[in-house]
Amino acid sequence: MPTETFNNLPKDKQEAIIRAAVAEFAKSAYEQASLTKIVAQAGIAKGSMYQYFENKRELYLYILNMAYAEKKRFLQGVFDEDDDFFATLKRYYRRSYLFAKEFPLYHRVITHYWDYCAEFDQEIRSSRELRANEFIGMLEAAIENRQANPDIDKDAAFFVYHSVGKELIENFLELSEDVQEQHLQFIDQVLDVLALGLKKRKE
Amino acid sequence: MPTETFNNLPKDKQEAIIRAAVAEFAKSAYEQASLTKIVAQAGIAKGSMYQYFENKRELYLYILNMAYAEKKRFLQGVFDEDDDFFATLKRYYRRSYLFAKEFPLYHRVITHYWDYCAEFDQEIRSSRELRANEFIGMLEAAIENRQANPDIDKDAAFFVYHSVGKELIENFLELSEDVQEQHLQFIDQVLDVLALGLKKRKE
DNA sequence: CCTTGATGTGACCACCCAGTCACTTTCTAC
DNA sequence: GTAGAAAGTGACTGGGTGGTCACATCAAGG
Repeated sequence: MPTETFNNLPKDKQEAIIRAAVAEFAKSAYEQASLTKIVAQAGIAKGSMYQYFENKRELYLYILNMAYAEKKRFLQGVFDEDDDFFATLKRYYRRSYLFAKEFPLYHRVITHYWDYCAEFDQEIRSSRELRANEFIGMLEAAIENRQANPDIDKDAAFFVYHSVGKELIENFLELSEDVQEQHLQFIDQVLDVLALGLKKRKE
Repeated sequence: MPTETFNNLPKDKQEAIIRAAVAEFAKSAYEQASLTKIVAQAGIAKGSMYQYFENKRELYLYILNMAYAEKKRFLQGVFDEDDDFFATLKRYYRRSYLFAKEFPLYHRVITHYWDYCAEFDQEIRSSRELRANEFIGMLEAAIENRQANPDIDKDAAFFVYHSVGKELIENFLELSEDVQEQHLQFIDQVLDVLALGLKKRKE
């Protein structure tokens, strides 16, 4: 969505703009983020920004897509090994955590996006639906393989994993080195709760 | 936190102010909510508001406490019947849903509060900890009664119920009559997922 | 009737914001 | 070397915000 003018910019200038925008959209959600601060940080005039992007919204979407592209790359291959359904889930959540650790700014841009925001209600809903279908597909396969409980409501199951995943990743943002292993273990334990359930199992 | 002056106000004026403030804080989170709009809606001068409340923050906390007090009253007795742990949880979540339906504005004030907001980080953390201790206490009792799985990590279990509960209630805001039963059933199904787990059970 | 203290008021302050545009600078091609 | 196009600029517009304060109004007591 940026203009040709932006694409023709020298790399370092482009990067300065992107860096400033990422920092601001990581610090504040779309509505609270300040274009004025971004241009100040990037060291360009406000008018210039409007030659690179149509408006604040377009700049935001550009940055958001960058963040998502990076995350997608980072999560590549998580679903490839077709071992246990539950092992795959663990891999997915652990890897998401590591993404948050490696790209904390991109991570915050993404979580801010998910925090309900009227401006993007439509888009959020439809991308949620996409993820739901993916999850339910995997779950159905797991039921066929007799790994997963066939009596469970699939939409409810997605809902649970979705909300826990959201909160899980959102909750580990200090990201200091020494607690990383602790965090990963907590993720495992949370996923165990989801897999095994709270109710005592017979046998 | 309101001043004596506010308490001495005629009831209808007090109520008009409260109504306007509740509406605004239900529509927008603290930072986005506009005091200017509140006083306009309430039909008073801005200066008057500052004779009733020290500032926006105090007004907000007053309204927030009202909402919480109402919710507390509404949830009274949910934990009294000491039947099944899982039955109690269902009662709790179902009743929370009904509160959201009966007092949608108070409900939205509360959910906006939980949406992370730098201004109240401290308070949110400590009230979360309180709820965690309550939950874990109940869970320990359930383990003693041999209702709950003793192998599960208790903090992880709270984390799961907390995040799912948050998302659950936040998600049903259209609140049209004909889907209420459907919503309550979905809540039950979600709680079944949490109780039984996704993994196939033996036997 | 007048004084006095409590209450009510809205123009105003300082600050923020997204977006615009007349103008300047830089680059390119002839 | 210069004309014309492309790119860069920042003061400005119109809008918003929370909070203040000199003044107006009102109520009650002497």
